[in-house]
Amino acid sequence: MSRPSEAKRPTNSVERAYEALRAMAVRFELKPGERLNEVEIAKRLAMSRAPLREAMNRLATEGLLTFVPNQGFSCRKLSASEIASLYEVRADLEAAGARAAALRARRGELEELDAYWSKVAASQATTPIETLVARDEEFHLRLAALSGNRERVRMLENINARIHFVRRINLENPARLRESFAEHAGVLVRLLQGDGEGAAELLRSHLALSAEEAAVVIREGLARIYAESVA
Amino acid sequence: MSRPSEAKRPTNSVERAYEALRAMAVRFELKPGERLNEVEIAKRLAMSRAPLREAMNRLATEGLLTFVPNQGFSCRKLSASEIASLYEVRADLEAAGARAAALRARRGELEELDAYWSKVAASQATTPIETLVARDEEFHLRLAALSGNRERVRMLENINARIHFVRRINLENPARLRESFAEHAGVLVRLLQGDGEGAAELLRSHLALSAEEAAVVIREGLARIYAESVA
DNA sequence: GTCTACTGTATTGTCGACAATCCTGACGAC
DNA sequence: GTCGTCAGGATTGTCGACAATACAGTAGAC
Repeated sequence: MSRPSEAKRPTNSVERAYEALRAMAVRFELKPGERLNEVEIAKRLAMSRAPLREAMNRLATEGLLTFVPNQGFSCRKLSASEIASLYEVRADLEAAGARAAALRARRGELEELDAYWSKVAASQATTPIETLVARDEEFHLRLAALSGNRERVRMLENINARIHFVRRINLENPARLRESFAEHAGVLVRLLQGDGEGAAELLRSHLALSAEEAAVVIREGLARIYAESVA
Repeated sequence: MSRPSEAKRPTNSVERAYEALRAMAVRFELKPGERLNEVEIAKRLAMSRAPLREAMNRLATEGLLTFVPNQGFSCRKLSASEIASLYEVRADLEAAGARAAALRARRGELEELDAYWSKVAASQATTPIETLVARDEEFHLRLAALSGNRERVRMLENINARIHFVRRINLENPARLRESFAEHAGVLVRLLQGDGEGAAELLRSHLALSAEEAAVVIREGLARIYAESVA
């Protein structure tokens, strides 16, 4: 299930490498398309190439890295069509999840999520942006979890990892952030009224808006992402 | 995109191991829960453990194997709730895909798929069951591809791999097979009429039926799957 | 007979080395 | 100048070995 807030120290190298690379890939701290040098990274993580490659294989099947035989692994490129596809699928999954949650979730669970979101919204002004993104992701994930479908959550977790950067840029726009947070609250209101259909529709338009913003951002601002390299 | 019918000889060991293990895992030719001995499999595939482990990592993230630190990889267990979750998500994705396909697909593409399915249906009586399952999977995948959303197809491919066995048992029931094939044809009719909503609804009920049958099969017949071991 | 402690074996985790392949840059033909 | 060729170095692909851990089977206490 993997609560977003829980964290455990990975004891084995594969897990360590996985966490480290995943964090970098999610936030695009690697230049898109950049080839990953195995010996260099292995040295930096103080391990040999074997566990590193195992971790890289996992990340590649998750779509966070790309792999070409005899050329190794590289950071995925950011593609507008890929982002659009991911947002579309995400909307399908989340809307269906909301409908299911309206039927299956206990009232207490909905209230818990509502309380969580109120707290996040209240401290919004003083919360750093990266944390806000995490809270946003957690909200959507917890909502999906209320549908009682573990596979849906898994898939959304994967999608989240791949659109994290876009999401961040979205929320950096204060107007959009306010809108977005209000939409979350609106979804919860409908769910608490038992209106799964309404919640689903609102969620869908919420995501459509975000996707549209994302498309603009990507068209205009790819340069920024390519520039933002930590290495 | 990975057309279901195309096949290329993998040159590197990782790919070879991946294909081999995936085929076995998909068809449950490994006993559920069975621990996979790395040295033994490596010997059988005539390679060392390193590329084998890389392949296993990929399969684990796809949900076809499970991994426990210091206990290695094992064949996933068949879980009724997991199957139910997968069918639910699958229905969401395919229904949404059908709606999108009605808007985006060219008429020629729809007719092509229709022709494909007519051919499959015509030779149904003389086609071995395992092939029929493959054709069924291909139909659903091609339909999803008509939505123009590559990620949707990817996710459905993953789901297909994980429910392959259940699907097969479903189609082994001649009555259900006939029904199922007719439902496919019905979906295509609606799509050709431009009725995306109708196609989506029919698809959804088609999958709900299959899921229900699957649930029964799993409840009653887990023994069969556990017995069917090739190793 | 049941439980526990122990020990030898089987299995996984990680490493460093070498082979196979790719990439860069220099050089020369035209 | 452009293109192709060809070293030489860098990088990936795979291997076998060893360390760390888990497991099974035995012996002993009760």
